[in-house]
Amino acid sequence: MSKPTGSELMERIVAVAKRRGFIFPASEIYGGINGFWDYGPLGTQLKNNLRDAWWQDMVECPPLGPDGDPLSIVGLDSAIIQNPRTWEASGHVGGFSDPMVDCRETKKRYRADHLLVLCCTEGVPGAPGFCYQEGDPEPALKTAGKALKRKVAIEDCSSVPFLELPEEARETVYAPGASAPGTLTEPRQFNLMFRTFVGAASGDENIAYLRPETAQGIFLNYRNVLDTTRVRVPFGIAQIGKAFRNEVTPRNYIFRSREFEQMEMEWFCLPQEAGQWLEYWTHQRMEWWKSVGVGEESLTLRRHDRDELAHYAKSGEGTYDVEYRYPFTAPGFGELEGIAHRGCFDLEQHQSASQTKMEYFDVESRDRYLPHVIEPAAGLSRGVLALLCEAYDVDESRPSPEIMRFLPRLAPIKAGIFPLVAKKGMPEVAQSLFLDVRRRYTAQLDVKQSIGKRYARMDEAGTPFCFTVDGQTLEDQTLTVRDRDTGDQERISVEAVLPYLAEKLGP
RNA sequence: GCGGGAAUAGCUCAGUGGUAGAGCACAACCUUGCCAAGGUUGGGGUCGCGGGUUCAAAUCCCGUUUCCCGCUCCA
Repeated sequence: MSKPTGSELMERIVAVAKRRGFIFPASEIYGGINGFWDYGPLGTQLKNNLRDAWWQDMVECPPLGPDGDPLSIVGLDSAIIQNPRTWEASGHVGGFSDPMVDCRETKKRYRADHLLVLCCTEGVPGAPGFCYQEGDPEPALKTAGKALKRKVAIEDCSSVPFLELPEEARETVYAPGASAPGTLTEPRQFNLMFRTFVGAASGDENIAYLRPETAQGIFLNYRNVLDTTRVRVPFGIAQIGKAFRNEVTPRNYIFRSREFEQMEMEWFCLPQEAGQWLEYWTHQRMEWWKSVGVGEESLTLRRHDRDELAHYAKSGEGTYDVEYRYPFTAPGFGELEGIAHRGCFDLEQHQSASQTKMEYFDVESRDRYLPHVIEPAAGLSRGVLALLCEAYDVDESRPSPEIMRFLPRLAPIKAGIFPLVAKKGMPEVAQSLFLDVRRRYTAQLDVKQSIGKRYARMDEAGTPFCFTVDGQTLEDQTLTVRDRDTGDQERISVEAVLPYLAEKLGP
């Protein structure tokens, strides 16, 4: 078995992730639900490890700044549901909920509120109508001419907005350029936010939204953080949590799912220094992904083109994406993290919508200003996917060729502990060692079956070290430790196991 | 949302209208003792779901769900 590529590689990774309990389809026993995933025992551990590594390296022990001084970043955990006005101010509600219709025949998509229907035979029930886009009735006149087999002039007809037609009348409407009526789909809203209701009543006034990003929770609490901590510009507020987007087409395993997890940090800084901080954080974030085991050759940095910038980044100096070469994008790359220059868009929006002062007062310079914001926003779920893809390897020289080569720091299980055979007192020694090790490191005790199978199982789980109690252990208190990546074994004393792990994994 | 393909044991699959199968995996026992070992025995399926045709459906027809590929979408 050689290591496959592309969609075959992806299928193998999905298969091993399912088989070993990393990731399952959500509510699988009911046929699943598109765009949602559950994390199994190993997947949860892996995700937690990646999350903890980010928190550790971003909040508890952030990198040093460009001048060598420690940076100041504090943590936050805001609610998933906020006052809906949040999303009006942020720009998530409003311009992005246009009803769209598709034509099944011509495969074209139209904004339903821009479609008009030409009616040439007024008062006749069931008479055909002819659709056209506002300001361009020519296609409708053509279609009408063909269908009615007579010349149709615009003066003889009336037009009504498509959305005002009764539902049953849409069946008799010809789409622009279509040869038969009834090819237009029902108008659909393209708003990506999940709606829900707060309280028992489900009226319009109780509508709320599941957050489509964690960032806004940070802006909402910017004032609170400033007032309760002693942070001074420049500083950061970091948050990890779930976000929800009602994607039109979830695709590519957990890459685009409707419920996902983000690790975001908003870096508040002087407007004139924002450009430098954008470069700084872009560099830092690239280095971080490498530090958790994502190979340099699988990563790339891409600057957004002007016309693909998100609404909040329009005024800034650009957005960078850290991209990973997923098997389904290879040889291209797909987004792993975005580092956006949001300017003061969000603070300004919330300031004017909420009538709350968001200005920062610099006690030294006596200046008042809205800080600019640099936002490194990483996908935790996408990070897990990248780690899975990166770790998956095939070694044909082994009887069990599939290995997950996680960096030890990220590995779900750090140590496998086995008796070589299940007798002669070896299981007892192994169990006592297991009880010792698991107090500090995730460990698994496995007694059953041949030693080769147990090693193989640990290889698939990505466990970096396996400790095996054998006959010699009973005589001189030494055991073998086997390295996942090389298969090599060395003999160390039983007391040396914890120091060995500490050296390999850090405290 | 559109078009194409797929769905049978935990996994990989066979089974084209007539008793639900194989290999691997899993459990127990025996043998073995450092890289998925051998033997014996055993558990496990309303064939994705819902209808229809038929004396009889895993198999044919319709619908539906989920997944994969290509479009579309991804503020």
